[in-house]
Amino acid sequence: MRRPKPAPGSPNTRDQILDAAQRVAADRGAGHVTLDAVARESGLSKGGVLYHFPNKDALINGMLERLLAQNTAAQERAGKTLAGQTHRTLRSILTARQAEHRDLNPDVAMAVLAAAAEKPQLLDPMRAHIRQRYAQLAAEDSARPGQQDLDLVLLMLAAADGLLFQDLLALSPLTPDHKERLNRRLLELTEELLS
Amino acid sequence: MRRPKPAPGSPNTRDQILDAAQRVAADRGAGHVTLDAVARESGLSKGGVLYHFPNKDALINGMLERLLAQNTAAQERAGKTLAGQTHRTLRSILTARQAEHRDLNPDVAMAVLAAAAEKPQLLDPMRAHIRQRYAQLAAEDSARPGQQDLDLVLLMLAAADGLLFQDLLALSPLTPDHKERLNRRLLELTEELLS
DNA sequence: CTATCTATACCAACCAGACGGTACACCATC
DNA sequence: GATGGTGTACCGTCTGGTTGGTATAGATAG
Repeated sequence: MRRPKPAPGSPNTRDQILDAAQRVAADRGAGHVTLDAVARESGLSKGGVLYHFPNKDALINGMLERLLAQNTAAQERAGKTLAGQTHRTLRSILTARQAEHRDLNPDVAMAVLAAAAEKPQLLDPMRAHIRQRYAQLAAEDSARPGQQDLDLVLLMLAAADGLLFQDLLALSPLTPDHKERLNRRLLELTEELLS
Repeated sequence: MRRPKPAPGSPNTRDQILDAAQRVAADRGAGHVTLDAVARESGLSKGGVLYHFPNKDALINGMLERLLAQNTAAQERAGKTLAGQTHRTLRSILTARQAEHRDLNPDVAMAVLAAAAEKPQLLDPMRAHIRQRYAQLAAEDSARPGQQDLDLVLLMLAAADGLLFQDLLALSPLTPDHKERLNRRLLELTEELLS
């Protein structure tokens, strides 16, 4: 019943709890991410979980910040192959999205979203993340004297966001293949319009 | 037996309840749309509310279907000024979105979304709505022999969806003016790419 | 005209379960 | 023996839902 032996106070019990929370969301649905369920899934007791995350908001926060960190990482990975190109950030974002479509479990994101419906400020880390992204895009665009078109950049980004949300909410009637094709096409369109 | 008489109640108690639900969402937040709160806001008792909506899912369903009906209406209104043009449906959707950005209360939509996080099938009416929209767009596009580009249409739509979701979740750092400009620009871009 | 019946519309009280959170005892290790 | 973790037990609240009942408006029938 006990966890094997990650050393009682292993440095990453926190991560194990977050893993468990993600598993709960993925396996049982976004609405079932409760402290009890996460505790059971992580092999800890509720007390143990609450030691690492003083309350549920903190747990949700942890989940969100992890998602954002993964997003940043994927973006940077994608960015490496694009050194020197114009609108590198935008291209990185769009490229990383393709990977995210495959890896990101919708229910994990939905769990955060559901919590945010009751406490909007839970999305603050995400707002900060986006603001930063926006600043980067603006800087990159204004580095192209004479052919600035930040609004177009924002529209391409909005399209990517739209595709992602359609996916998260399982709203799209399209096949996975078709969705991937759309993502590729979006990259091409960006290329076409912004070069 | 039909209801030949709204009797002691009012013209339409059902609609009053939905109004109340929207008010609760708008005033107190998406997370506070509970049967008790809606009952209090509508002036009925919980029993009274449950008489008209056998359970909470039915209430959420009612809210969603109303939103979709409003969307359809706004779209048809927008469509009237676009008779005979190509990609009329797409243009209608994009035009109607501009109005929606002003009228739609984010919290009302979020209330439905939050409920859907726990019961994904609550979004089924929306999926049907979208499927129908998709069929319409496909038909319209294939009516232009030799220059079909359904994927591009879908990308423009995704961009509109992205802008909408950014708004719903209050994620965008942009000013309302800027957001409206983006919507206009999206229409122009559509014009440019699909004519 | 009135007694009776029936369907509609609504209410007040209650209930069981889930949930977030607290209090505190326990245990290993340094 | 203090500190960092973890477990057990419990509590108060909220929430969706149930139950049994009431009031009223026709329709029906005598």
